Amino acid sequence: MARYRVGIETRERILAATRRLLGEVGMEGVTLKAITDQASVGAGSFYNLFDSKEAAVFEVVREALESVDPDPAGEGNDTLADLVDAFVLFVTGSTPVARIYLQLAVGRGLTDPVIAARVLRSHRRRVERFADAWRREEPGLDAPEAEARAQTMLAALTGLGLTALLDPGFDMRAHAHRLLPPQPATSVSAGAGRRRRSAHASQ
Amino acid sequence: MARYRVGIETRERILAATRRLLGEVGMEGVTLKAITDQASVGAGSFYNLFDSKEAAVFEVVREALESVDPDPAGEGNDTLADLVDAFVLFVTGSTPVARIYLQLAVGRGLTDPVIAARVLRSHRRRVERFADAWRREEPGLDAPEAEARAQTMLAALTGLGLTALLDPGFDMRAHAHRLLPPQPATSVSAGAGRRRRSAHASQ
DNA sequence: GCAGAAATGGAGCGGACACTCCAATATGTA
DNA sequence: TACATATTGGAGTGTCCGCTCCATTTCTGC
Repeated sequence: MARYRVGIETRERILAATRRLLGEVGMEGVTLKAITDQASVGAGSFYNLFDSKEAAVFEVVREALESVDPDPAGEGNDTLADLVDAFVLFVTGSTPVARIYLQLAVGRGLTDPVIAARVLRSHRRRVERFADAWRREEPGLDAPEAEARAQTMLAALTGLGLTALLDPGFDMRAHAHRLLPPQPATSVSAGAGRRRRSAHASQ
Repeated sequence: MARYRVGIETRERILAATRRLLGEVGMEGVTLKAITDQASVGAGSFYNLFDSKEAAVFEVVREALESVDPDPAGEGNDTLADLVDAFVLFVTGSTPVARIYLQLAVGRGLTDPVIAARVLRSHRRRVERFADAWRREEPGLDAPEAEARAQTMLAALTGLGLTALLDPGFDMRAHAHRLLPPQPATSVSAGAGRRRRSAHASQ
């Protein structure tokens, strides 16, 4: 399916419409009519390109999930601050995607075991990522302690993200930075010149 | 409506059925047929007692929300540990209610501004409650710092609660207790004799 | 025990929804 | 250009859902 150029373009339009609607109306509010209207497409065209409405939603959600997952090819050199900033950016920057992700994780994860398992898997990967960063930051930490700290930190970030999504005025960045371990006094004076190690941390 | 004893009992049965279904199938999965079947009641009886399906759902959700709200009549003497324990108990003890609350807050709060406002209001009340406890614990704290700590702590609890709901094997209590400030060395040896100040903290 | 009101079950209505079908048209290939 | 095949729109289909209607039964105060 979708062999010609026009078909591929239509597919993209449909996915964009679905993505947009998911962010606006939420998981269960997306109707086929809304999608096809938004994408300026007939129902027939839709079903020429997708097996079902669910298939389109699933595709969008898959992409959203992928964009939150820790980069599998990452070299593991991100600092804690990088990871925290990436998380904050994910919530405050790409808000509709964040909404979709949270709606999926909570709205469906709480009732659908398949979704729950999937969400948990990617959550665990992220915990590992944070735990590694902790051990790099404080080499003396033993593994369980690092994981516990990572678990707590990620939980706090999730909670703060939720608040940020509910309350546009909430300063997530400031609160999130409080989670980081206090910096050594030497770097305090760096001021405006301070830079994060990598420009856009994979996360 | 519902003047006779039977009517009141039927009302209770319907609410119980709705509550149960909300926990199992989720917010949008609850159909009228499911409710009336579960409650062994005809559709006519249902509409004799409730204006709409939504009204029943709303009632259940209202009760759920109330049970999370900080006790308005609380004397403000809870310790941080009390509040944390109460939150943990809410999630791990009354799991279906916790599910309903989270589904409401996230599933609908993210798209429905009315719900969002409501959730935020009760959230802010809880933050205040935690901030007060912080200041009681560490009298030197200034107000903004106490609130920031409360905000972070509550966010972490929410995140941990989410994980606990998704992963039944997750030890929420242990992780949650890590959020408390380190205890003075004198009380460490108390061991099994240690008791929380009030048996069931209002929260 | 009687009367009037409340409660009950369930057939059925109207509308929304995901999806099908197909005639008409556009697209790429040789 | 001619052909095969992909794409398109939208009218129509079956299903499900919330809700109404109403004849019948149950309840309770007097």
